Amino acid sequence: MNDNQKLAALLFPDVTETVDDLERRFPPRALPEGAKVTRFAPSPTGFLHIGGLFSAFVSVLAAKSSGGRCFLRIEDTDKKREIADGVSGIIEGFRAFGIDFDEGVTGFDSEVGDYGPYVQSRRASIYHVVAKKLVEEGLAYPCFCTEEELTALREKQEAAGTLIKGYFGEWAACRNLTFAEQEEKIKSGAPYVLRLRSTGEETRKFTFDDQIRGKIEMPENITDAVLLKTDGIPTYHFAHACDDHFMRVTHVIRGDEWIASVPLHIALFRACGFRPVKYAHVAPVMKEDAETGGKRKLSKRKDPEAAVSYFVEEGFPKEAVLEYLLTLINSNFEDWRRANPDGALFDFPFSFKKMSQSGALFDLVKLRDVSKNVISRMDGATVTLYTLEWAKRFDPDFYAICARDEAYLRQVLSIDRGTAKPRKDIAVWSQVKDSVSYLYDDLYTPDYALPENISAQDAAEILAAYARVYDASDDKDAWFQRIKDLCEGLGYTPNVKEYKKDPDAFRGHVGDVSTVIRVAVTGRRNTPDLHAIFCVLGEEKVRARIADAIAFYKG
RNA sequence: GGCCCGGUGGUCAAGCGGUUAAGACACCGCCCUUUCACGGCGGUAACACGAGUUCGAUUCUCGUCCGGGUCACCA
Repeated sequence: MNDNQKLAALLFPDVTETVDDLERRFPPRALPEGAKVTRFAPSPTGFLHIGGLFSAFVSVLAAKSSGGRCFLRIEDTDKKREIADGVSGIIEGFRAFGIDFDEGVTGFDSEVGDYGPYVQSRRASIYHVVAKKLVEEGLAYPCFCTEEELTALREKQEAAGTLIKGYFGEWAACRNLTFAEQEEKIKSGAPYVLRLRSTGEETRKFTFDDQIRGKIEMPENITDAVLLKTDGIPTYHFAHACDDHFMRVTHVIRGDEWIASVPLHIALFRACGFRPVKYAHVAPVMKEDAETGGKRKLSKRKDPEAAVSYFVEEGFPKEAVLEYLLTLINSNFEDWRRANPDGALFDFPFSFKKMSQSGALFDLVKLRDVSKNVISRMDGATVTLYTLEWAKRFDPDFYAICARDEAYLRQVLSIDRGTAKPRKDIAVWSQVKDSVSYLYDDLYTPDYALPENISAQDAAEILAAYARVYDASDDKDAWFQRIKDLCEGLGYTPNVKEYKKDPDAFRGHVGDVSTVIRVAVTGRRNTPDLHAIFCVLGEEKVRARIADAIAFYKG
């Protein structure tokens, strides 16, 4: 045994498995040529962030569009930042948006798939096998430097003005300890981390091909990065290499803040004898910064819309959020949508090449527009279902009212829907209550305000006349014809154009008469098709409301 | 500071040496119309700057400026 082997045995006395064993335990996946294996690997340090949803969505799209797989892995190697129910929060977040993973973590203590465990804290033995091999080959060594020593080193480098900072070369005190020295410290119980013995050279450049940004040239990594922390848990970097290799990932999709770490990661893959994965670094979702007028990353602390829960609370349909995200993900999505109005989101032919390289400002106004379109494509039954679902959780009062009669709700929400030019006035479920309030007596608070040119007396006169001719069995055309017929006798013209030509010849036009009736029955000036509303309300209620309005105008 | 990424209308963005520089959202106007919404038509508005290369640069090169990232026993 040489010194490296002796050191490895000393450091990892319990590790009996070899890297080759692992290679056999996690064989390459039997997938068609070109299939991408991707993953989303969050840390359970807080709620699911819109940026997380964004890159997770990209990950599943990349997998789906290539016939591959996408799984969910939990990166819980930082116990200090971890929060109690972080994992369930993330999983619930994805469920709320209909993002399904093919394998990986499925719950607090459950997972599916052959390449697990999918929680890093349960993979310690795997990392140690690889670490041991690295030590045996002289590619990793224990470092006994204390936090204070490391700080001192940093300060010295600051003072000396070294271009590259960090633990490397001459600065790496523990890099060239003799085996005797290492053995002595370990046996005395001194805490240590395991570091990579970097073979890189700062003057040597290499390039890698980012799936989104193309070729990027960078200097090689020269620092002896920490692989295993004092407690034996791997750092992100080391876990990334081991996990993405043994989980047979082909494409790593992650935030562009990781670009700077690529040299280290490639070095790690090579040191371990793994074939490096391909990278796709996505730009973060941004937010307009009121203070500077510029852009900044959406912040968990400052921006409520950073948490995906914001969108479900506001009542955005999950399809709308995803669809909006897709407009940011691939610039040709909107064209595709026009060509495939009813196409399923996950059928969109995603491409890395069409991804933007700079961060997009999250545009709530655009989201609302997308949402209106999405909802306008839904049928009455679907809208009813979603409304009920939303109200149940976030507006119990409204829920109590509209859940009483689901069939009625469906009629209400079907007005002007399913036609060639459906209404596009609902962007969020929270808006429904207000937009249908006049169809529920419990919510009805009429505003009888009239157009300028109509007096209360005129209104009462119009309504009384209308009440005499109103026939609930009329179809839409007959119904409106009756209102037109009414006009003449009252001094209004049924012809709007005629009125515009000579306004002084009439008291008003059919629009004014309709408005009076509309206000009387719905308590508002703007509504969808009035005839449809009358049908939903029913004759009895229509007559009662007209009578109420007449009473109001007569004072 | 070193290294890296980015910079087309207010926003998201097409564009890959020659275009009247697409489209979408927002905004404005007109039309349609019983209101509102929808729909239709039209409009305002952009290649950060400076040098090259070229017959010709938004497109290629360099520099400047501006934004962002990263230099942890955090991910």
